[in-house]
Parts: sequence; structure tokens; C-alpha cells
Amino acid sequence: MSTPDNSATARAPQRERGRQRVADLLEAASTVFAEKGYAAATMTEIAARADAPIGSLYQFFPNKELLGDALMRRYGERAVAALASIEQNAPALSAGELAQALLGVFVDLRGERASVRALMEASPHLADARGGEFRRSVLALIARILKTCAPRLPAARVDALSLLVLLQMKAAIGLLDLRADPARTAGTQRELRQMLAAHLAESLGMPIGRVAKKARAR
Amino acid sequence: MSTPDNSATARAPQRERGRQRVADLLEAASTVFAEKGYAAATMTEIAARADAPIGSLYQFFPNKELLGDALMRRYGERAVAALASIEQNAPALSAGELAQALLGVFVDLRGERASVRALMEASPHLADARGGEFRRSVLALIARILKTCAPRLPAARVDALSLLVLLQMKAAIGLLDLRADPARTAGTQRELRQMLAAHLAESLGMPIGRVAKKARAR
Amino acid sequence: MSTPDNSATARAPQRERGRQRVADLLEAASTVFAEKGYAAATMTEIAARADAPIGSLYQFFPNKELLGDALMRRYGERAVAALASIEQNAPALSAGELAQALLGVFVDLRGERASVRALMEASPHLADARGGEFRRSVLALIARILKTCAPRLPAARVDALSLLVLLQMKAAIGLLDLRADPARTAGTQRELRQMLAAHLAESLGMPIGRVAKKARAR
Amino acid sequence: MSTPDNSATARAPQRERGRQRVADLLEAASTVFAEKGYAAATMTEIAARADAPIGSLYQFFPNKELLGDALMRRYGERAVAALASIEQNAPALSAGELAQALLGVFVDLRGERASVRALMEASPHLADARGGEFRRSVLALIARILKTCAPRLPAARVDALSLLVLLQMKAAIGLLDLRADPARTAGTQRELRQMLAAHLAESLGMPIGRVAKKARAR
DNA sequence: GATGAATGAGGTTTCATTCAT
DNA sequence: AATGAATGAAACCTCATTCAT
Repeated sequence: MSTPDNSATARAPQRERGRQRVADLLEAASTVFAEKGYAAATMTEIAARADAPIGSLYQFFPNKELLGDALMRRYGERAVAALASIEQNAPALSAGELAQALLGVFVDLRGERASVRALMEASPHLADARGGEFRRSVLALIARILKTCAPRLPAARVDALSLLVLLQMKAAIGLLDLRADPARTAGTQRELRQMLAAHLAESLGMPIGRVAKKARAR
Repeated sequence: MSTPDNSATARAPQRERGRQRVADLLEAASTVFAEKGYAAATMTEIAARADAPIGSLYQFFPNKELLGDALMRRYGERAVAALASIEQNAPALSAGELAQALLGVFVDLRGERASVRALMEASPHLADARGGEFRRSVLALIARILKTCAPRLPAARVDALSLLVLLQMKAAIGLLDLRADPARTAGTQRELRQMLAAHLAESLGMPIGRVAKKARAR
Repeated sequence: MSTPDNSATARAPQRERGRQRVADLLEAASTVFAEKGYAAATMTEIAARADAPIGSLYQFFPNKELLGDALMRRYGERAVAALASIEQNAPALSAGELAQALLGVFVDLRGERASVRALMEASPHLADARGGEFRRSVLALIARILKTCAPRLPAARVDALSLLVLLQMKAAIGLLDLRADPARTAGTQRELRQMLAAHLAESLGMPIGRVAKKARAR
Repeated sequence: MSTPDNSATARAPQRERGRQRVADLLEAASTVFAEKGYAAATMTEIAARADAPIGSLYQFFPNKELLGDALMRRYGERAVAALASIEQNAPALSAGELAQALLGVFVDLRGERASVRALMEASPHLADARGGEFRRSVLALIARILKTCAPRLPAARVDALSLLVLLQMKAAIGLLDLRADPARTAGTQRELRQMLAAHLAESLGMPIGRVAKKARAR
């Protein structure tokens, strides 16, 4: 039960060929974690799915935990990128549009989501360690978006609201995970969007906008 | 050679001693699942935590999956009981009071919560089987509460809203899982309550009520 | 791996009720051993099949090995009884009739046979211990039958022939165990009978007799 | 949770070291099965006997059943080789020589014999699957030998006789298993040989030959 | 460096046997 | 005496990780 040496991090690939290898390995890991869960996924299967020798997997990810960390980091980077793009457009958005954009961030990362969920399953203490950094950067970005929309909102309120938004972003994928029947899922997505839009509109002093209607139409 | 005994459910204890044993085992299982996650938790450790021989654990819970099921069932029963009590008081509640009561259901089951989360994150297809029944009964109860408050609400709307409420109940514990600093957590709890209260008030045509204010005061 | 206390033998039942119990238990053991093999058979299932509590099984057969011994002994007694009846008729039999009778001894005990086969599967050293006594008494009886038919045969010849006969008796059930198609099995039974009859006729100086033909007719 | 890998057969060794490992493991398995019986033999002991880590045993034989199969196959191949060599010489043999050669096939495989017996006594339905193919190929070869000696024998007769010969080949090793005193064993071997020789001579229309006498002399 | 066969700690589960009731 | 719940040693098997090639 000696814990593996976590001091090392995943080694960075040196050449172009290595870059592709790492990408393939992460993709395979994502798939297998999603399918089997973190604990049940085996390093051997992950390597096989990436069509890579097991030794190669260990070259880049010295142990299973670091592989999980890398996957989590990749997820975080993508989420951050999506939020950054929202931030750029923030000034032009109505509350409804903002709500819709925010709720869509994790949903658009759906492919990753299942594996990330699997990662969180692993010992919660790991999950905390892994999720902490991710959460901090995501929250910071949400807060910046909110401040962009309502520059005079008190800091405490920004903190509370950004956490609320994060929770609702999670709820949006939680809804998909439930796999209710499509009509019901769509209905709840609408409720969720309207509820958040209304709350943001009131809290940030924004116009609600017509997005909700357009969304309803599609 | 003989397949494990999956017969229906866990064996019921016969003697008084057994009663206590089962309670201890479930408690230990809940703790260990919460700490390590479902897959990483070991039957051996669970038995040891309950200060019980491994044979006893298997006497009552013929395999790991059935142990998980029993825990889920216990959680489900408690959640249902809490919701049933809300249902009884529903006619007298304002939207704010209703939101507060609903958001508190899972939070009050805090001891169980972490282990159930571990259970539901475990290998997707297992979790589906386990969680499905639980979800159905909880959703049905939420729907009944909503119908009590707004008897004329269309069925489709009830379905969508009950799912929304379930998501918010989960969000409320998700918030606690994040372990943000207490002030921020309290602030977000308030936002969440107000947001849901406002949405329910509008959707169900209820008065918002003053609860939110009282809660803000404590 | 401490070996259980073999000093005790199966306790004899005291009352009428006990006799029936023991008979039921042995019958159940025979069935279960035959179905699952000695090692895979469980004491719990044997007791259940006999509709007896496990404690009762252990009352009469203090451990699994002694249960096996008792079953073996029962088989031996039945085989001996069958041979004793052949001995009585021996003077009146032709070689063909004698061969047929001898080859039928184990075959007629077919029900038992499967369980005895299972018993022999258990560690060969046990099988030796168990089978030794049985073999001695069966061989002695065969030798007496042969001497009855040919009083002047030298002792060494009697020894060799009695062993040969035992082997052929085993071959006869071995044939059934092979479960070849019925026509082929019947044909081989005929060959076996004729071969043994001819050998006995020549060795013991007996007339071959017409049994072979009769048997062919049925 | 994942079912054991029953894929086809045991993995073939890749490196030279592996070759020797597999041979050692099979040898150890043969010994342990023979000593304890199939069910009572443990994978751990087999690995220990081969001085190999348990993981290596499972590398080459993914489960206990496959290990048994491999042993059966090895035995079958050797028996088939021995029979094939008899077939080549068949035209030149007298009935006595043929009987002697056939009865010696399994006896010469003495080292394997006990373990194969253990394998075949194991849980009936498993043994059937395993033993079936082996039996079929051995029987086919015996039939070919018989047809070589008596080309005009009707097919049904060939079938019956080949089964009879198989039974006598088994009887010959059964005799050794009994561990009677050497003189008696030798005497019975002689009887067996003469009996079979006489039956084959008559059935196939072959000369009995002088082998029996020579054998008697040694 | 790259590879994948080899390793062994440790996981889940079974069941003969005991002994409190 | 009779019962069957309780016990724990030990079986089968997996897989993260290493290291000889």
C-alpha cells in the first residue's frame, strides 16, 4: 500500500511524434475511464486503445493517478477557453443569452464529461486535489464575466453569484447524465435557462433579452 | 464455480445481535464508500471498520454490489420520508419556504450523502440500475408536491419543474461538497434559495413569502 | 490447513428417527457429490437436500471426509451383497452367465456409482484409504466365486484372475460413463461379455453357455 | 467484475525463458493434480511447485480450467503419437503383439496418467467437455488400427471393438493404480494381455502370435 | 529510448466447522 | 439434544508497475 511516487508529473513529449502519442493516450484514457470508471479502467486497456505499448504510456504518465490529473487538466483548459470566449462577447449579451452560453460550457464538453465524472469517483481526496485548481480558475473567469456585465456589483455578491453559476453549469450536465426522456430533458433545460436568466437579470441589472424565445423555437 | 448469490437482496438478520451488526456494517460501508469511492473501497476494510469478521459482512450482503444497493435503498427511504413530510405541509408554505425545505432535503441527509454520491458515480451502468428506482420515487414525490401547490399546472410543466427541483436539490449538496469558505457558501445558499423561490413563485403562482429574509438574518 | 480430527467415525444413530435421518443424509450426499463432485459439493447444500439442519449433518458425520467414507462404505456393502448372491448361484452358472452377472454388479449400483466416482476424485491419497478396504473385500469375494467354479485352480492364478475380473467390472461402468451412442455401447457390452466369458471358460474349464445369445436377443 | 478471460486457450510463451516456464508449470500442475485431484489442487501450490510467481502461472494459463485443458491436450497428443506409431507397424503384428502394444500406450504415459485421471474425474460436465475431443481422436486412431488389421470388418464391429480396446487400455493403467503386490499385478497384466489377444485374434482373424510367451518369460 | 513479459500484493468471495441459543 | 448464524482461513484471479531485452 505504499503510495506511488507522485513527485513527478507527466513528462512532456519532446518531438512531434510524441505530441500525437500523448493526444492519443489521453483520448483513449478519456474513453476507457468513461466506459469503465476510473478504478475499473486498466492501464493495459488504455494503452491498447491508443494502439500504444504499455511502456509508452508509462513514459509519458508515470502512474495512473498522473494520467487522471492530465485528463483533468485538459478538461480545465478547454472549459477555461470556452469561458474566455464568452467573456469576450459578454458586453453584448442579454441575460438570457449569457445564461444560455454559460449553461452550455460543460455541455459542449460532453465527451470529456463522462471521463471527468469517472475521475471524481476515485477517492474523493484525490478528486479534491484534482478539482481544486480547476475550480479556482473556472470560478475566477466566471467572476470576471459577471464583473464585465455589472462592474459595480459588490465583491461578496460576485463571489456568491459566480459559485451559483458554477453550480448551474454543473446542473446542466447533471441533467443530461440523468438521461430522462428527451422531451422532459428539453423542458427542464428551458426552465433552467429561464430561471438563471431571470436571476442574473435581476442581480446584474441586465435586460433579460429574447434568447429564451429563440431557444424555445428550435 | 457457482456464481455469487445475487438472490434479490441482502439477507435479513435473525437475531438481535445481527440487527446491530447490520447497522454497524452499513454505517462502516457508508463511511468507507464516502472516503474512498465505491470501486476503491474494499470489503475487507468495511468489515474491519465495523469491527466485524469478513464472513459476517458476506452473511448479510452477499456481494459488494448488494451492499451498495442496501445503502442506496436506505438513503432513498430517508429522502422519501423527508419529502413526504414536506408534502404534508406544502399547502401552508410560501414559495420561499418551499424552496428552503426542498433544498434542505439532501443536505439534511449529509451523513449519507457522500457515500451515495460515491455509489452513483461508480461504474455508470451499475449506477443507472441502482439510481433509477431511487430517482423515480423522489421525482414522483416532488411532482406531487408541485401539484399540491398548483393543481392546475399542465403535466408537462410539472415534469420539467420536478426535474429542475431535483437538480437544485443536488446543487445544494454540491455546494457543500465544494467546501468554499463559509461566508461564500452561505451567500451562494441564499442566492440559490432566492432564485428557486422566485422561479417557483412565478411558475406555480405562489406568494414568495418572507422566509428568505428570515434566513438571511440567521 | 490443520487436518480435521479423523479419529472419530460417523456416530451411529440411536433411535429409529435417527436411522431415517442418516439414510436421508447419505442419499442427499450421494446426489450432491454426483452432481457437483466431492470438492464442489457443500455441506450446507447436502443438509438442505436432506431437509435437515446443518447441525444435524455434523451430528452424524463429524466432517466432510467421514461423510465420504460412510458413502463409500455403503457402496462397498451393496457391492458385497450383490457378489454374495452371485456366489450362491455360482455352481449353476455357465461362463457366459457368470461373466454377465459379474459385469452387472457395479452397473446395477449405477445410482451410487457417480457419487463414488466423485469420491475418488478427492485427493487420491484419501481415495486410496477409502478404496482399500472396499477393494479387499470385493476381491476376496470374487476369488471365492472363482474357486467355487474351479476348485483346483492354483492360488496365484486365482489372484490374477480375480483382479482381472475386478478390472472388467470397472470397465463395464467405465463404458457407461463414456456415454457413447446406445447402439455402440450395447455392441461394446456384448464384446466385453463375450471376451470375459471366453477367458473364464478357458481359465476355469467351464462351459461357455448360451447366455451371450440370450443377452443378444433382449 | 470482468469475467475471467476464457479466450480460446492458454497464451503461448514468447521468449526462451517463457518456454521453460510453461514446461515447468505444466509439470508442476501435473504433479499437483495427480496428488490432490483437480478441485483440491490450488493454483498457488502449482505455481510454488514450479518455483514461479502466481502471476506467471496466470500469464500463460488465464484460469484453472485452461490449465487443465492444456494438460489434457498434452496427454492427448502423446497418446495419439503412440497410437500413430502402432498404426505404422500394425500390418506386421500378431494379435498378441498388437494387444501388448495397445495396452502399453497409457501405461507408458505413466507420469501424465494420474493427473489426467484427476482431470477426468473432476466435475462431470467439465470433464466431458475436456475429455470428449481426446476420446474421439484416440478412438478414431484405434479404429484405423483395427481396420488396418482387418479391412473387411463391418463398421459397427469396428466401433464396438475400438471402444472395447479403449476400455482395456484404461484397465491396464487402472491395474497399476491399484498398487497390488508386484507378482499379482504382473499375473493380471498377463491375463489381460492374453484375454485381449485372444479376442482380437478371433474378431480380426489374426494369428495370436508368440509374444505372449516371450512376455511371460521376462 | 522503446517495448511488453513478468511480478506479487491485495481484492472478492466461499464454505467447513463451531458454539451460543 | 438440536439448531443455524457466525467465523476466518484460504481460494481464485487482477493489474499497476518494473526492467531485461
